[in-house]
Order: sequence, then C-alpha cells, then structure tokens
Amino acid sequence: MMDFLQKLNPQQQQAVTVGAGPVLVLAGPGSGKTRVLTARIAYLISHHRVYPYNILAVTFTNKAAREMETRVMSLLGPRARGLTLGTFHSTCARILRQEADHLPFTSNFVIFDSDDQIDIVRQALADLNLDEKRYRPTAIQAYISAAKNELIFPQDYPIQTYRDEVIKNVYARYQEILLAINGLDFDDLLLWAVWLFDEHPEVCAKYSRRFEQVLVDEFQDTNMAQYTLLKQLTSFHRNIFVVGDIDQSIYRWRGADYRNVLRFEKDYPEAQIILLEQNYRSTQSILDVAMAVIDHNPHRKPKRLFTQRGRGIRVVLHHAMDDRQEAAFVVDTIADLVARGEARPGDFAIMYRTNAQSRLLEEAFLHAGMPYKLVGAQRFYGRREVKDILAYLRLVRNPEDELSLTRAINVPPRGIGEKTLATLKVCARRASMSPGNLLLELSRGDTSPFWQQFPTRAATVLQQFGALLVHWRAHLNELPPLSLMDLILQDIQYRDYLEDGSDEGRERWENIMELRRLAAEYTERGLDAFLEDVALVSDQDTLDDSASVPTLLTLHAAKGLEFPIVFIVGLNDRVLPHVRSFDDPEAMQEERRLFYVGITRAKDRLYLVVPLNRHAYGFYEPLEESRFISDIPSSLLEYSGVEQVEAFRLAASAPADWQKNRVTSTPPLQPQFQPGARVLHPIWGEGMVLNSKIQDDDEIVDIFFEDVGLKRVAASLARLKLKV
DNA sequence: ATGGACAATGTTTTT
DNA sequence: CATTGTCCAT
Repeated sequence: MMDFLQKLNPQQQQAVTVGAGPVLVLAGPGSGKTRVLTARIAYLISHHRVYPYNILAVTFTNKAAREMETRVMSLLGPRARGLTLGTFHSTCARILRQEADHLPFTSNFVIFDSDDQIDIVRQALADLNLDEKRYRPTAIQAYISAAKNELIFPQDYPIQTYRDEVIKNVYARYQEILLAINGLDFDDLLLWAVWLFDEHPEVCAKYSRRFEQVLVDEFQDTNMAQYTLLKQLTSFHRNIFVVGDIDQSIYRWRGADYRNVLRFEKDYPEAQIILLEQNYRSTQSILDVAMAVIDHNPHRKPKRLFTQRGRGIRVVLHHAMDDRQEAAFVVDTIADLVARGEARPGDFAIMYRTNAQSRLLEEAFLHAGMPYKLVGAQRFYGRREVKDILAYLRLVRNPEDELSLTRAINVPPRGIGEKTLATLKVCARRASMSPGNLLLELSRGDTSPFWQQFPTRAATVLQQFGALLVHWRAHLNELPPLSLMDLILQDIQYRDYLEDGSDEGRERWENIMELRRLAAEYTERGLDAFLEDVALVSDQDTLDDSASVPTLLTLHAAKGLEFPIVFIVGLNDRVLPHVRSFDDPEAMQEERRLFYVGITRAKDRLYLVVPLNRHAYGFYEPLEESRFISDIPSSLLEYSGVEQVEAFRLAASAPADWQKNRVTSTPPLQPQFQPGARVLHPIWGEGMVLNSKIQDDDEIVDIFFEDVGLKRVAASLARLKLKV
C-alpha cells in the first residue's frame, strides 16, 4: 500500500521523502509536480504520523485543489480526511470568517469581483468630486490592487506626484465604502489576513501551530502578500514545501513576482533544493521547440528537459492567409485527424493570447457543425443577467450591500430611476441607515415615518420593492439557494424580461438556467457558501474534463493542463508578444514564458499557426510573424500553408524587396517629437520630451514622465501621442 | 422614467 | 467592429 514511493523517479522520491524544514522543488513542465505534492502529503501522513488536520496545502485554482484532494484520497483513503486544501483566496476567506472578531468587518462579509471593484472606484470618485475622464476607474483600480498586493494601506500610500495623492484619497474612500457594505475585494482577502497575523500574534501563532506542514503549488506566481502570509504561517516551524518553475511565471501583471523563488532561497538558506527535469508529458520534438524558445530569455538557470517518450512527430508551423483561414485550418485539421482515426475530438486544445481571438474559432466550429467547449469563468460570471441575479441574492442576504441594491433595484425596470434612487440614498444617509434598511422600513407603507419624504409615485414603487425584499428575507433561512433563486426569478418575472424573442434573450435565459444548476449543488452548504464560491471561481474551474470535444482557451488558462494535440494560434507580433509589452523588457520576457507554457501543454502533436492578415476594428490589415518563431531552428519545424512565406523565411538573411513592401507604415525620418513637447504614453501617462534622435530607421525619444521619471523609448513601438 | 439613435472610444492575461 | 456613453423624444 506504500507502493506510491516506488513509482517515483529518484528526484521525485527525494523530494517526497526529504526531511523537515524548508524545501524548494524546481519542477519543469510535465515533471510530475502534482504527483510529488500529493505523494508528499501522503508520505507525511503515513510515514511520519502527521495528522491531516495539521497539513495545509495551497494552490491557485480550486480545480488544482480538488485534483490534489482526489489523488491523496486515492492513495490513503479515509485516513486523509481533515486536510486543509484550497486556494490562497478561499483559505484566507475561511480564516477571516473565523477570526472576524479581530477584524473591522463581520464574518458574513461578501466578496466582490473585479467588475464590482470598478463600480466602487466610480462611487469613490463621485464622492470625492473627481472626474472619471481624468482618472479612469480601471487605471485607479489597478493602482489600488497593486498597492494591496504590496501590503500598502491607504495611509501609507507613497506620494510623489499630485496624481499619487488623488489615488491615495480614492483608495482611502474605496476602503471606507467596502467596509460600510461589509465587503472585501479579492486582494483584501490576502491583505486582511496578513494584517490580522501582524496585529494579533496570538492568532498567527494559533494557525502557525496548527498548520505544522505547509505546501505550496505554483510558487512562482505568489505575490508579496502571499509570500508574507506564508512566512507568517511558517515562522514557528519553517516546514514549508514549495513547488514552482520560474519559466512558467505568467502573472506579473497581477502582482506575482517570480523573484519570490530567489527570495525564498535567501530567507531560508538551509532550504533543500531539488530539481525535477524529466518530462513525462511531451515528445522530445516538442520539448526541443520549448527549450529553443525559453533559452532566449536572459538570466535563466538553464534547465534541460528530457523525456523517454522518443522524438515523436515534428512540430508543424502553419502559415494561413488570414485569421479566418487560420480558424478553418484548425477545424479542418481536427476533422481530418478524427476522420482518419488518429485522434478523438477530446484530444484537442486551441490556445490563444486574448479572449477576443476565440470568436472566429467559435464561428468556424459552429459552421462545421462541430461541438467545442470554451474555458472562461469571467465570460459566464461577467454576463449581465448572471450578475443581476447574484446581486439579488446578495441583497437579500445583506440589505446593507448598497452596491447590489443599486444593481438590482431597477432590473427589470420598475419605475425606480436615477432620481428616486438618489432621493432614497440621501434620505437613508440623513437617517444614518443604509438604503437597503430604509427600503425594508418603507415596505410598511404610509405608516412608515419616512413615507412623507418621497413623492407619492416614488414612495409607491419603493414600497413595492421593499415588500418584495421583506418577503424574500422571510424565506432566507428556510429555503435552499436554488429555491430562493426560483422565488426571486418568479417574483420579478425575469424570464419574461429576458426572453424578448431574440436569440440573445434566449441565450441569456439559458445562462440563468446554468446558474440554477450551479445553485442546486448548494442545498446542504447554503447561500453563503454559494456566494463565496461563485466569487472565487477561476477560469479553469469551469473546465469540464468529461466532455470529449475540443477545448478553446487562453494561454493563461492553459497553465497546469495537458492535451494530446495542441494548436497555438495568432502567432504574430503585437498579438503574442502582445503590443502592451513591447516597451518593457520584463513584460516581453513574460510573453515568451507564456508561449513556453503553451508549447509544453502538448503531449503528442503541436501546431503553431501564423495568420498573415487579420480583420480588426473594421479593417483588413497585414500582420508580422511573431518574433518568437525565429527563435526556433527551422530544422525542428515542419512547414505548412502559404508557400511564399517559406521562401520569405529562407530569403530572410538577405534584406530583400519584400520586406519593404510588407511594412505598412515606414518610420518617419524626421523627428516627430521636439524637446519640450508634451506627450502621452499608454502606460506611463503624461511626460515631457527631453531629447530625440533618429537611429536605425526609428526615432529614439527621451522622456521625463510625471509618474515614473526618465524613460527612453522607440517611437515606432511606444505608441506615443503628442499633446496639443 | 424609458428606450432609441448616434457618437466616441478602446482593444491582455484573471484569483 | 463592438461596446459604452450621451443626447433626445416620447
């Protein structure tokens, strides 16, 4: 029964059985890191008599957590009961609910998603009389989120410019609003957990003693808050076992910092470091392409990936005339391989850089009458109809939730417009109560002392809505989430509202049916659990492994997954690597890692697809091949598709005429940016030109930015705008 | 208060 | 192009 150790290779065995103290496992793609993590947990329980209760394992997605749980269970059976296994966010949520006495909110707080966050920023801007045009809510939200990831509270927000001061004020107001409605955003879950452990060492000690063994998956994607949290939790015993791979770090924009891996080595000098290089997933042909790509990133510890699976089929590089032909190629190839019995539909995955790219692919699948599935929680939970119904549920659960109230109160339209809503809020503030509670009060009709304060029409509609709320709240504790949802749907006649006869309306109602299906699973666990899980789902969590049809997903969503046959599409400069990463070397390296992650998902076959033109923003425009393609020796590739391109590639060493023809806009030879001119940069904001010179057919501009200081940029890449 | 017509505007990745 | 915001008539 302990034979799980025998099935491991020597490095894996070493990782699983290494003694106590800090351990860093550097695990290449497909090297069996989940297997190591689960075997380690099983080993601790079976060989070292560690109680499952004393083990904490954290992952980044619920799917990964569930998979680990299943695997540990299959190794140990019921002996593994009592493990704490979850995502960073869900684990923190649990701790915060448990310890709410020490925190400035109560244990039934609601978790707000990124759309809600934008709404709150809007509210904060309005409260401070700031213009949304000048301070874009999404930008402000990004600053707030970045600050939270760095554990910076509003009062400590560093100020260098006037803009910083504004952000600080908005951030402060933002937090006030959240606390007033008893809500936390994603980042707060981590931030408050760290704060709790900092302010209350006895609480920290409690958890640190309880979790005597801490294991972490995807360690390269931790941010400062998560790293600090781990340090706090393990300060007591230093039993921290982390698994990661810097080459697969792709969440920098979300605050993740792969340098946490280096920090770990420094903070735990006694750490055992174990390298897993043997790959059990891909053929050598695929691994060679992967290494060729990633080796172009500087400052890497070289890692040699090898496999015993043999060479396999050569990686295909296909050039398509445009993005439509690209989609057609994908669908045709799949149909062909399936027809020839070489693969089953469920073997395929199609990966792309941006969600927008899925549309043409979906159309091609639809056109061919071929079923497919699309990974993406955002897409579902971001739908208006889904958010509406969730807002109703949140409001019923917590009438103080002004955000959900604002969302729900006039959907479907019931005559409560902006004016009435504003009066309601003012009135509530004057009586120092929440608008939701005022609404409950107004349900009593003209016996309510507040009745007089509204025009008769407004008072009537508000009373009706208040009465609905009272009615739903009466059933809050007796009805399971699904029944409560059905009650609401019926009372507001949501179906009639959505189904207007259009395809879109029907689709919206189908989304509601899907939401019902999800709610049905919470009959035992209740509404709070439903609302929490819904807030914390990851894209991967929506992936249904059982459906045996091709999968469409972003490269980001693909991390940690594997498929027999993979297509990576849209391999163009400005797509992958994405435009927004051109003037930042770190971002550019991350794009390369993203490509690497995609390549290493493939087990047997890999298709790299390059469209030469695309339909974008109403125009048909030429595209350049991704610069990453030229990192791959042509001996590793099988060329397919548009023939001239192959000739182009072969002739590329000699600067031929075609290059001139393919470049659409020739760079200006006269400097466009004069010293003293004001310019606008998409990321760095406003700045002043200090100097500019022509070099290599491009304009090199030195700019002093208000926010980030002196930068040197290439005009052709940086998308500068002259300010007038 | 509501819904339609038109203009502007923006285009990454997601717990 | 597709979404979102703004203005205007009902």
